[in-house]
Amino acid sequence: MKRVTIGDVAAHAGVSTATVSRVLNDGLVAESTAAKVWAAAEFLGYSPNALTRSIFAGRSSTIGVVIRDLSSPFYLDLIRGIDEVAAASDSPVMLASTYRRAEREAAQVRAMDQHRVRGLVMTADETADSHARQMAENGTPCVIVARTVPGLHSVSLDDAAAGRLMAAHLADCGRARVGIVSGSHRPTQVKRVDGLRQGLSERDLPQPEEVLVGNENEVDGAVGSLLQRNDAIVCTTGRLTVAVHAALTARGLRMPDDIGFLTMDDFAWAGTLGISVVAQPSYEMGRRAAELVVEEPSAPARIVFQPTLIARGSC
Amino acid sequence: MKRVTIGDVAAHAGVSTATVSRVLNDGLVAESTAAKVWAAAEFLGYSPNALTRSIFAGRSSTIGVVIRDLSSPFYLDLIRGIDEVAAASDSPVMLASTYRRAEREAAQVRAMDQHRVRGLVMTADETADSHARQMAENGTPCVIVARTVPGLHSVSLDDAAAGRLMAAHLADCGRARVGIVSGSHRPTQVKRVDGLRQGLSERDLPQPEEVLVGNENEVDGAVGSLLQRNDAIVCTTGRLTVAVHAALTARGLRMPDDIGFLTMDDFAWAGTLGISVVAQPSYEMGRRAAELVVEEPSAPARIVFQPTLIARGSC
DNA sequence: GTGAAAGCGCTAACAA
DNA sequence: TTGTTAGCGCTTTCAC
Repeated sequence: MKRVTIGDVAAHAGVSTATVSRVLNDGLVAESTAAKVWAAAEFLGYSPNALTRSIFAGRSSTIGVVIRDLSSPFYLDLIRGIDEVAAASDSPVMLASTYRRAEREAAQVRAMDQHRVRGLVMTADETADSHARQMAENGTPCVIVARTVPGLHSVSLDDAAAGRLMAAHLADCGRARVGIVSGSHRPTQVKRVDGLRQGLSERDLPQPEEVLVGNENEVDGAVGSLLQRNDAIVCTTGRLTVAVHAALTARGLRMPDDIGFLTMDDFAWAGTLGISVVAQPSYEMGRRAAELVVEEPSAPARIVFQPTLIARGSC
Repeated sequence: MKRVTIGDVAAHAGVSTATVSRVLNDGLVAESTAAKVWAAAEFLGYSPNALTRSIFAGRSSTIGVVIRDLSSPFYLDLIRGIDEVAAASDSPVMLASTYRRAEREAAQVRAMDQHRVRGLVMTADETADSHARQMAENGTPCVIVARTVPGLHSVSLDDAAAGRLMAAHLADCGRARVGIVSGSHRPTQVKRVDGLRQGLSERDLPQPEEVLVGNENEVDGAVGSLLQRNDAIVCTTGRLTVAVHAALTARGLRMPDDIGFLTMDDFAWAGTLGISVVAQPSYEMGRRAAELVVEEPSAPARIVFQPTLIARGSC
């Protein structure tokens, strides 16, 4: 299936390929020639090959996005933010989701590099760091979300502040014993829990009890065990909110009367359900990340966003 | 910022570029030569340029996806399905969201064409049809979701069946007067409403009252007006579920006692909230759409999926 | 088994 | 204002 090339257009218009190229790129051409070229292009259904074009630029105009998990509302809003900025600068977005499989992450980052993306926004584990760093050295701006890596830009939340915000709210609600469901031992989670611990001890409240949960199936057991000794359940990752909430309601517990509940990341139904959250400005974070790609600051930028408490009465 | 090319690797390994190319593409090379080449590539940090490579193939390995709305759970699951199949065939996914602005849709489709995507999965209005059809004529498999277009593949829901499923459930629940909140006059919506009408009249129930709603801000007014004469509210688009549900609860109405509620598209919190839905197999639809791109059937395929009723007691 | 050379579709000097 | 001529980084004949 041979496609129409610049050569076909040139032949049809009776000019050289260079002239066609100029017309396409707003070069200096006589109006009459330009008209002929446009007519020929139109007639032949010419569609310029963006791939070939980017060979000359050395890289494509595409912004790469490697996301850990497409099903989480946080990442969704992040992508919306990225997409908004990308669209404004006429950059397509190449998206890859790793679905939390570490082997995939490095491969995805490498694929982005091979596609010579203009820049990369990623949320991935350490596995992919070396690749990303090499990309950065080759002049591809890389932004890592929710973590910091030496030499790369980063956009993240002040996770310790999120933890302290949680502690403050728990204290305000008169909660004494706090049970934490956390999702991993990644830095994000650890800092949130640390902030929470610190906030509680500053208020002379007892230290919380933490249960680390691998996947959603383990949530119910974890919640069951935490409920034995605590009057509030805190979830440090938005990904597990549904499961934790379900574990609570399945036991017939009402919030805030029977149990206090506080979780991370705002979502569409939180208002309806009256669930209090500590929210990340995920859309803004996405915008900022994409802006770093577009603006290419020379020194690695570390952008830290502040969390917000949205109290809805579940605690 | 000059990047390492195949020529650099060749020079470093003391062979020709042709040989390096062969090594990279599993061509026939002596083992000792291959080893030298790999070593040189490794040493120089060589990363093959996927852009240049696809010039020869005539197109890239990327699968393009143009989505109307990234915030809807339906599209999200659809993307997950596409992504899964794409990853299995080593194709990156290029994503563009149009955020419901028609001007963007045609532009996005054109951009996909210019990037010579291997195939395109899209949900867009008629504006983009002519472009997509031209792409299909040029040998790019195009799959349209939730609509049919002559000459293109399509993956859609049996919308009339969804409407009839709703009618059947409403009848089972003893609902007599049905108020419909619909989101647009696109074929999808129209067919659902028609199916619902048909199902109701088959059961000798009065015809429903429909209010078309432009955006979420109009939902509350629409619901208010429908509540005057109806004992069940049906929402024919998942996009408005949150808003309709909020309008109901804001009036202190409990489901199913005070009002029956039934909506489209399953979502994570529906179980918790006890909301009955007519679900689309969105993930499967995404998979199937991507498979059509990968398999490139010669004749336009029309895949129609069947909806499922998930009764949770809200009706 | 390997290299030289032509060419993919396009851009960017340099002349004319 | 336009055409000629090199390339961009890679693949692919076609000889050796």
